Amino acid sequence: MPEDCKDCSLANTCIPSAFAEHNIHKLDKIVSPTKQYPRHRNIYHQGSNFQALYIVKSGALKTYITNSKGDENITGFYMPGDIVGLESISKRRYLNTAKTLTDSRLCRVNYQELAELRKYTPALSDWAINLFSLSLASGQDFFNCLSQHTAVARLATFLLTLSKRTSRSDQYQLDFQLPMSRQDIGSYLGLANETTSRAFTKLVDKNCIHKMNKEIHIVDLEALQECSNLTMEHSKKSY
Amino acid sequence: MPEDCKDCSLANTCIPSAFAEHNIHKLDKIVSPTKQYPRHRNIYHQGSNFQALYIVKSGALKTYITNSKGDENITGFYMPGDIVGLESISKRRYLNTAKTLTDSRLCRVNYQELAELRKYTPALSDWAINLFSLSLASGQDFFNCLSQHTAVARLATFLLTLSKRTSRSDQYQLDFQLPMSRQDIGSYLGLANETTSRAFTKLVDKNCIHKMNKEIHIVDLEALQECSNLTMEHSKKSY
DNA sequence: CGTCCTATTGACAAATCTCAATGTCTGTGG
DNA sequence: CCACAGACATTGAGATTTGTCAATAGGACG
Repeated sequence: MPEDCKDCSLANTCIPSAFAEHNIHKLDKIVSPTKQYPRHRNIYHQGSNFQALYIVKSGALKTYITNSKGDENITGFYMPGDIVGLESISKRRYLNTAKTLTDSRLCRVNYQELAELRKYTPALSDWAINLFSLSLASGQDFFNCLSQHTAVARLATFLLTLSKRTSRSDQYQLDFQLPMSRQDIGSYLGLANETTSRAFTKLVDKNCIHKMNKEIHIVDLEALQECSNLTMEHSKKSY
Repeated sequence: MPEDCKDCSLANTCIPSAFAEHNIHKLDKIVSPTKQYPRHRNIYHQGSNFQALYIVKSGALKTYITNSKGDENITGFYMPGDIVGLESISKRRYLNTAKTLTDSRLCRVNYQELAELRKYTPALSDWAINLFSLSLASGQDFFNCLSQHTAVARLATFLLTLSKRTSRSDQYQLDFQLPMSRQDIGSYLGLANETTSRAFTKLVDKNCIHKMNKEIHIVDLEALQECSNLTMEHSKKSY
């Protein structure tokens, strides 16, 4: 049962937000019906021709690069509302491999047709440019975290970021699931997975969080932010 | 002596490349004449209202965030042809501080007017979206480097990236200047500056590079890439 | 030529990685 | 429903790398 973009729960932030009501139907022509994927399923593969962007409707994805030694190197995690594949547009080739972490539903957007649609819908370009700028900004935030702090600080920042992204707002969601393994988190943060585990233990000992398996509960948000040490000043200001 | 955009040496990759010849003059109206700045001069400050993008005509810039402890945290380096400020578009506020590293010449592009111009020049939006995608891609490359462990690997990746950017092509330029201090490199790579120094020494000992002060010469490109360990597979493929 | 700032090098402390052992969860098949 | 195997997570101990503090060396600039 395909769902029209105008009725989508993500419509207020996703592509439909760039369209006037009476024009949204144009969008349905280029978006494939939301499709269900089982977990650990490849969506696209590094090096193959770039054809479409994917939007996470539910579930979660990771992207990774396989280096010469065969290690997976995580480049990103994607939650509902996130758009996957943006960095591959300019090279016309997927720069990484995308894989579901859990059972997920994805919308597929043909990029060529989206670009075509932009010609007749200037607001769509505005929307895209804003989206890109946001992606760069959050990338920098995180980059900044990686380039500075200890394992605990990195993990704290990671959890805070995830907390916000889970809520799909500027609020922190105090309870959320980690869809990815310790290994994945470690790869993303540049830590051995043992170090990641120990960092979790420290955050629990400090009473910043509780955790039961993949379920995280933030007990003391302030303390967690303290650990994170990330300059989120511009974020604070704008919220 | 202001120079028209159509005569600019960067015209083939910069904004003018999005315009038909007879339309380029529209661009001159929104680009302030190239201006000379001395080194260590602030261009814009973290938190102030976002009004313009800057394009590096010559010289080099760094951007950084000052965290709660007062440390400078480098978020990026910008070389000729690079556009500074993209991550600040969506929040309408500069997310970091930009400062010249050396004497530099910069073009200032009023963003509001640029956005206006996009409405009547769809190719300009296409150009912008490609640019953003490229920025995300190089961001990911580097992010990936940071999540690698050793200091030598990080520095090697940094030098390779800089080498390519200096040439403003997909070739590696074997001789180039480092416009920034060891401290800046260290901050960018998440290393103490002493560690950065030692990493330089190791690269010299391994006969990957020669260096005389800020002047770098790549002696053995393959060996340097070996040290870098960065998967540049998609880069290799497309060149 | 001398001063200031930056870069390099050394020694020790602290953090992280690696290897190994143990514990825990998940899904499968009896 | 339970038992079990395989994957994942946690913890420990020693090796390695990096950070920190301090001293020295080298360039840039007046």
